[in-house]
Amino acid sequence: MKLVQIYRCLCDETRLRILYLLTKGPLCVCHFQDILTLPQVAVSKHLAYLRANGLVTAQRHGKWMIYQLPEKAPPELDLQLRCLQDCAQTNPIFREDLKRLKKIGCECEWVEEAVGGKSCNK
Amino acid sequence: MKLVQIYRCLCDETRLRILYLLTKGPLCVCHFQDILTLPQVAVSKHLAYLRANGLVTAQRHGKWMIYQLPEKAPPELDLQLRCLQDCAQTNPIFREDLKRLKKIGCECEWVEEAVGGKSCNK
DNA sequence: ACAACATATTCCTAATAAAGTATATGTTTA
DNA sequence: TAAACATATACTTTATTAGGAATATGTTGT
Repeated sequence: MKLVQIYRCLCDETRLRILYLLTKGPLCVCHFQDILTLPQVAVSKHLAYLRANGLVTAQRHGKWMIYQLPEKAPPELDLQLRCLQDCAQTNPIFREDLKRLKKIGCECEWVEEAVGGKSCNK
Repeated sequence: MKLVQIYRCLCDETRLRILYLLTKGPLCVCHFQDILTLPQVAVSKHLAYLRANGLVTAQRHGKWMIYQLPEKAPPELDLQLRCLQDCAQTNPIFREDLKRLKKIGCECEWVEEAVGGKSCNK
């Protein structure tokens, strides 16, 4: 069942944090590592899980893999993402993540340049 | 994290079916058994899981345990329940369950009598 | 008090998922 | 081509979950 698949993806805190960050725009694996402060393998595996279930898409840009939410997400997913953004407002974990995301965003125009495949701001 | 807890409950098909049925009104264990055609122990354990996580409440009425959704569900849950009802409309599994629920509902006024603790219509 | 019934819990086993280590793949740059 | 970098995958171990069998608890009716 499609719905169960989505919920399976959502029932892990790390994956929720990843998805929430992606509602703000595309990101590469190394940024997730920095923001979530988790080892590369953990991030990579959760992203693979989300990707395998169609909750995110990925594109290679040079050395970097850029992950993003699907352009036209199915309504069930769309609803969850909006729910996530609501909940994130009052949840310290998500708020901290957002803070770190913004810090990175200020240091470069990663998100804007992502499509052009320029570079990662590490 | 609260949200993860909810999603953990939702990422099992049987529990989704249970929750969907409960959006139509309170039910006792034996009705779940009949509608879902699952063994008593399976139903009972899933209900216990949902209850432990606060997604359902239970009251004893004579021999029967009546499960229902909490009167004032937190907004995160409320949203999911509405999502569930949406998805259920096009999903054959849920539709079959609903059909069986209605069949039972026609044979007695269980739902209405539940609060009064009359009896189960077995 | 006992039998019948409805439900819950315990115990065991099998399946699934999470986390870590090591290694492999693909890309860029020197 | 080799080194450095970013990411993915394989493998192993551990933890969590689901399912079934048996049993326990609580309730009703005799």
